[in-house]
Amino acid sequence: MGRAGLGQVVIIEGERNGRRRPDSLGRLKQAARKLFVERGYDATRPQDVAREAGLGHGTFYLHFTDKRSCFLGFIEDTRHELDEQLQARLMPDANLEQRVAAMLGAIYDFVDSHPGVLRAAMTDGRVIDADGAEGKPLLTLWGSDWAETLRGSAKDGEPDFDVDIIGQAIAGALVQASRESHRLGRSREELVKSLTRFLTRALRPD
Amino acid sequence: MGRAGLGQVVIIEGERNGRRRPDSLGRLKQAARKLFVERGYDATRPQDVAREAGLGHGTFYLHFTDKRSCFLGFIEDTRHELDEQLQARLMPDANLEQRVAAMLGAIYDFVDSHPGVLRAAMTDGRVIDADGAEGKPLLTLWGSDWAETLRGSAKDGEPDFDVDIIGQAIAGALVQASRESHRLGRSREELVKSLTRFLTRALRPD
Amino acid sequence: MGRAGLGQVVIIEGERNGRRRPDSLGRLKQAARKLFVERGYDATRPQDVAREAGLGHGTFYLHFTDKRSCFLGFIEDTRHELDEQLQARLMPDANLEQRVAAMLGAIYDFVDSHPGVLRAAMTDGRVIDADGAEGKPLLTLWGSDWAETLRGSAKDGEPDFDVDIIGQAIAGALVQASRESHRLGRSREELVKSLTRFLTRALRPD
Amino acid sequence: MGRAGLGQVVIIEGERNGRRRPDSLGRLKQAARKLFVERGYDATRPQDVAREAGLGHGTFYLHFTDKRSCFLGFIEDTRHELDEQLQARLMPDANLEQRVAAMLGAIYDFVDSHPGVLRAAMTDGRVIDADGAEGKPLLTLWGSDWAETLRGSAKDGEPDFDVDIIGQAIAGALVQASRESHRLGRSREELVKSLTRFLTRALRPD
DNA sequence: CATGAATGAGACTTCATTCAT
DNA sequence: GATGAATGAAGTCTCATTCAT
Repeated sequence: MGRAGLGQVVIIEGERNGRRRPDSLGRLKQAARKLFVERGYDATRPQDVAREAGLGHGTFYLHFTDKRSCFLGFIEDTRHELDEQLQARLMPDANLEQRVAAMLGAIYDFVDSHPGVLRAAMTDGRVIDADGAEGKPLLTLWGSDWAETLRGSAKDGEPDFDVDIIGQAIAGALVQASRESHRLGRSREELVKSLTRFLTRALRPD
Repeated sequence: MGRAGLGQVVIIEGERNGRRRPDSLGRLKQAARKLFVERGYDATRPQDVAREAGLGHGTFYLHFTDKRSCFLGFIEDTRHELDEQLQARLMPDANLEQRVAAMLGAIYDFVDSHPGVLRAAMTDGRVIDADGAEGKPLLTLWGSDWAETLRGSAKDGEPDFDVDIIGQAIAGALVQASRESHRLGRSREELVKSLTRFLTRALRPD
Repeated sequence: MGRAGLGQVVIIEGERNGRRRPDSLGRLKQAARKLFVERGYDATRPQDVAREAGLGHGTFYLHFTDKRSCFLGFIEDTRHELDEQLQARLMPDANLEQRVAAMLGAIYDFVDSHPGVLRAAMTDGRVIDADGAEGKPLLTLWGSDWAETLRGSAKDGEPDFDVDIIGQAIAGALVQASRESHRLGRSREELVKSLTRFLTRALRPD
Repeated sequence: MGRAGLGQVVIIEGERNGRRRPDSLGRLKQAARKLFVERGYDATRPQDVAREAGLGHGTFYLHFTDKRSCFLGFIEDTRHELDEQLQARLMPDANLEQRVAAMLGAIYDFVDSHPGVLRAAMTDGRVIDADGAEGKPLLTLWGSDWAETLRGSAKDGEPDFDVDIIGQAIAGALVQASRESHRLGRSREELVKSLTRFLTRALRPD
């Protein structure tokens, strides 16, 4: 295979001469996720990420300027991934009950299939940021989303609570309940049922 | 020994600038708390703690065997402190509404007076532990407490949700709402009012 | 890859001033030997070894897991080296006199060309070891060798002394005499002549 | 015993008020010897010596200017002690055989009653000396003594070996044999008998 | 693109010594 | 004299990053 004639150079795309692994960046990202989740930011060395990806130490710096930027990328990717799952399940004109169920399902599935990723991704960015960059933590963003949802669904009468505060409360409730339901050995169905009842009752007008 | 004759001068000064600073351990603990809160575990060096306490590097190791043990002590202290505030506000036969208000007040005050401490103390111990020590995170413990409360107050009819799950949900809601209410610029009163309404409605029987 | 066309310039320089010094391990070992000999174990810092080798601090730990392992390696290397010299000079069926002369020559040459190495390599391993590793000191091993030699050459009549004890005595005598003969300004010939006479007389039957 | 009447103050010499231990210096020296022998120079901290002596850390510096001076004192004391034992056993007009037996007995007894001290005291002073101070190692001094003895006993005919070299050889032989005879499980008698035979034969004229 | 030997700032920790009591 | 809390220089080792190949 690939026996080139004398003097002739044949480059086979994507296989090359055996060196070049395909998709180094992808392999690095996957490795980084695994290690950040298992060990946390500080205990993960770029060298470990590269080795986990089956690449040389130096290759890491071909794809990331920094260990920090690698971590920030991991956070961002996780956000997108979770958000996609959320949006996919959210029918445009769902009612409150459906919304709660959809979000719960999404979070639960995510935590289920990527154990530990959520916690790692919620690591406060401040530790990583030397400068003031980085935005709000993931959880806070979801809280804001919920506040928006509440504002939108409050067509009839004004709610008698602060939607921003309650938005954050809901986000906190969902995530913490989802996290612990694994430890408690509850099934996804039990989680969704209980929380849906709890929240719909809390949110419905008197 | 120590029986001073009349006219003896007792030097109380006790501040000097030389040796024998009073209460080095206390100063170190205070400094450690400050820095762990401001910078997190990894970004805080024992040297910084000592300097912050106005002591030499070596003094740190007169009081802690380790950076790790210093952090673990900080966590434990914070737990005790918050738990005391909680217990102090909790009247034995409070109803649900009063209970919610009490816990919210305690958390809010704590977060208010010790900004950032809560998040730092909630750092997942696994990173620091290495061995199997350390128990559940603070937040989970509170969730269990709430589950117990719910179980106790469900005299009449069985609730139609899983109390363990909802206990965790409530804990998550309270902490996240408390955290963000600062960022949102809400007063303590607004926070307590909104959350109390929200929770009592969610928990009250249909 | 690497097939150079005609006229291609191959840079052999290989010394440069930048990265990739040739044979870092060799340079480090040589530097370590020099410093361990000159200053002893405790007074030699890994950093010094690296600098002496013209390398950065960190490079030391690319080749040794530990300062301790570096020292242990030095000991082992020295043992091998000296043993080789010994074996090389030892004809299989040498008589006692020839044996004495051979060993003396080997030790003397070694001490001559590597001044101080012997003493350093004889440093009692117990200080460095901590665990039960490491065997007997070099000198004791030689003593055992001598005991074996004595046992072998005692064909006719049993010697009237304990060969194990006298084996150790001979080893001690040779090494101490070799060491001091330098300080005394004696030539190699004088040393060998005196000691050979002394030992052959002591060992010959009445 | 010592029941003092009311209001009467009785100072019992050497007992005082319970504080002042008698002979702090002696206790420190004893402790230092123990630890230097067990752990070696570098692994022994002044603090350990003081604690071993049942005294406070600071007391060490009331009696020694330095850790180094403490060690040097230990060496010197050991030399004197061994030398005294040697002189005590050495009858002024002993013949060679008696001389050998006397020295062997002295060394063996010393090594027997103070295991490890000899090796510690033979630690090359260069490690400890920053400056060029310190004299010759103990073993070398003994070698010189033996050279003197040989010179003295060579009344009749000149020996056919270099007395300085052979003096060192004898010292090395005696010490190494004494050391190892413990490890070999030989009794003092066996050691002395074998070595005496060996040496007298080696030294006697043809 | 890929590699990994090399680097050195800097982290954690120890320990000889001082000095107020 | 005696004490031990305090000190900070210094030691061992790690790790993010570079760069010649």
